[in-house]
Amino acid sequence: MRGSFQALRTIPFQTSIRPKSTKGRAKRPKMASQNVASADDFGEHVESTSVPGKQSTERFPRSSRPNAFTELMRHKPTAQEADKPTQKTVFAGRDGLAAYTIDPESFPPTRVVYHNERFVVINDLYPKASIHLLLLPRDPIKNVMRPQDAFDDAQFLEDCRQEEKKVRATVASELRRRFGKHSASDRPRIEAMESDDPPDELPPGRDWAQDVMSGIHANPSMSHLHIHVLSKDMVSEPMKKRNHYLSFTTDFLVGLEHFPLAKDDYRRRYTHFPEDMLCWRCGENFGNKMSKLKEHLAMEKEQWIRE
Amino acid sequence: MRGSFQALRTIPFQTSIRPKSTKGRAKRPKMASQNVASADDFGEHVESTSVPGKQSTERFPRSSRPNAFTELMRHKPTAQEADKPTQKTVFAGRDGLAAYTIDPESFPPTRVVYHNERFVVINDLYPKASIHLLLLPRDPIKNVMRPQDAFDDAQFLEDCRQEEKKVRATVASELRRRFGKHSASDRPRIEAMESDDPPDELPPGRDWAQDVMSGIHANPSMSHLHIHVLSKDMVSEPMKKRNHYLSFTTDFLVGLEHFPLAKDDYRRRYTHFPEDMLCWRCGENFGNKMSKLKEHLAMEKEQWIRE
DNA sequence: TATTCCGATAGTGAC
DNA sequence: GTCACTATCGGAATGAG
Repeated sequence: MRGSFQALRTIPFQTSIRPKSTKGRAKRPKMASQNVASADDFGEHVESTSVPGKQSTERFPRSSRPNAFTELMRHKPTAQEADKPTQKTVFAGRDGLAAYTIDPESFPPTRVVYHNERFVVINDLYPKASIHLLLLPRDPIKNVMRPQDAFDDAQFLEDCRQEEKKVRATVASELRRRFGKHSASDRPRIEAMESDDPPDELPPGRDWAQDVMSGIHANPSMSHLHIHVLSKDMVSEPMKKRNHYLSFTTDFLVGLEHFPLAKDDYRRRYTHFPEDMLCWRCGENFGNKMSKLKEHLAMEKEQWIRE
Repeated sequence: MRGSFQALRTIPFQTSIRPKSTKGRAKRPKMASQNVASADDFGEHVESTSVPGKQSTERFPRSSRPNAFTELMRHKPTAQEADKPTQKTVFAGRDGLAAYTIDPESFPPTRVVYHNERFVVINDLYPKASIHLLLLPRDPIKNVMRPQDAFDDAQFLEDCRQEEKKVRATVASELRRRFGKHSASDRPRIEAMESDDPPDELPPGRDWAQDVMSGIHANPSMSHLHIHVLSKDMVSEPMKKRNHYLSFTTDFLVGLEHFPLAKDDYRRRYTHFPEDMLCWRCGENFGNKMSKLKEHLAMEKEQWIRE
């Protein structure tokens, strides 16, 4: 299982016109940069919001506006490949996560990032950040408990923590893959990797793990237990509503390190969001002005990437 | 002036394929009923919302859905004739009524119903009922006063009352013209008029004057004094918002008989609408459900006409 | 705090 | 309550035989 996970983590950017995988630290062919530029250039806002699965194909969200060149270069997804809501997921309402835990194989690799006996990891159907994965425990008992109750079980909690570590590493790795070449602190590593004579030991580069958040929502709407693992930029097309933003930027998001919660911890019964929306990066108060906040977050994302 | 007004009142249904006017009680030719059926049939929802002016041409609001026959029969308005907002009116904001009082001749006859030295009567640009006229005093001093203050002047008030009587009669006459043939109580009169041997004295028919409302808004938004004169059905496409409805169905609408107001009358400083919306005809409470109310009002209009 | 659809609510800008 | 535009806010349904 760990071997499979490792392989996954190192799967580079994929399109149908690239080999399906390259090995761990292998030097990328220079021509790969063309593909990278066509789809990963955040300046063009065309990066995919999903982490590639084992046989994934690249896709673009509807909000993408590829220019003429990228339009020519990119692989047009077929209806089957398209990573859209399906009858099984969207129309199942609050039980929409059940199908993943029961039959992960029935979903396209763009949706299910990986799965093992105890967990399924998927790309959130409505990502609220550039990268947004869900870690779904498959245990059908724990599955339908409120997370605050399920995590009273020490063993289950520990299992989730272990798996969450892997998912966090996946997100960090994906951040580097997508944005590393725009990051000042990642540049030494990138340049070493792409040099004609790469060193045996790469420079560490940027610690993207610091830009990963995770935890459960104190009052989830979906009935199956899901652990959010996402980048902290909060920029995505489906990020539309006040509660979307606040659910990841307040203590409504409860990290696994807080569990088990005390019996009287208020996060066992969180009710609503009285708070203003504050930019996660600069702290500016946007009150309830979602449109203004979204513009601002897009700007902050660029700055954040360039760090 | 009175002669001109009388002529106006008796101008029958008009299209470009009919003579511009017929005299007072003159017997209508039978073929006129074809025109009446084509444009006045409320069952087809094709009546114009505007009262014809002296040289008016018939028009249809965008919401009209004429059937194939009426489509063939009717005169298609040109862009110039079209009774749409103009730069002069709409873009003048709160002063949009000024232009009518200053230069009524510059407007098409579909807009200005009539004018004399002291008053201009127009079709409301956004009618809130099947028929909705505005009586505009031209006096440039009184003009820009709040109506509650302007009507403290007894002579001005009396002048407005006299003119309002005429406008109310115009609206009543227009109601008969449009809806009389669908009205049970108006039928004896209609049948007498259309008979081969009409009596010298027509039966009185329905008293449409009872279906006319008028008055000023206690807190008008438009800066020029305007007296609303309208049918009580409250059915129109521009009737969209809660305040539209409540402004005509509560004591926010103040009839001229109430003036001059006592110095401390609350209607001198009306603030807001705390009220639910009640159907003017059956009293049903629609709370703040505007869509539901609109559906209901359309049904009530049909019943009301058939009375 | 699943989304989507519809509709009600609120602020602004027009000149 | 001038409208029109944008956006925010608020409830209800969401599947299927």
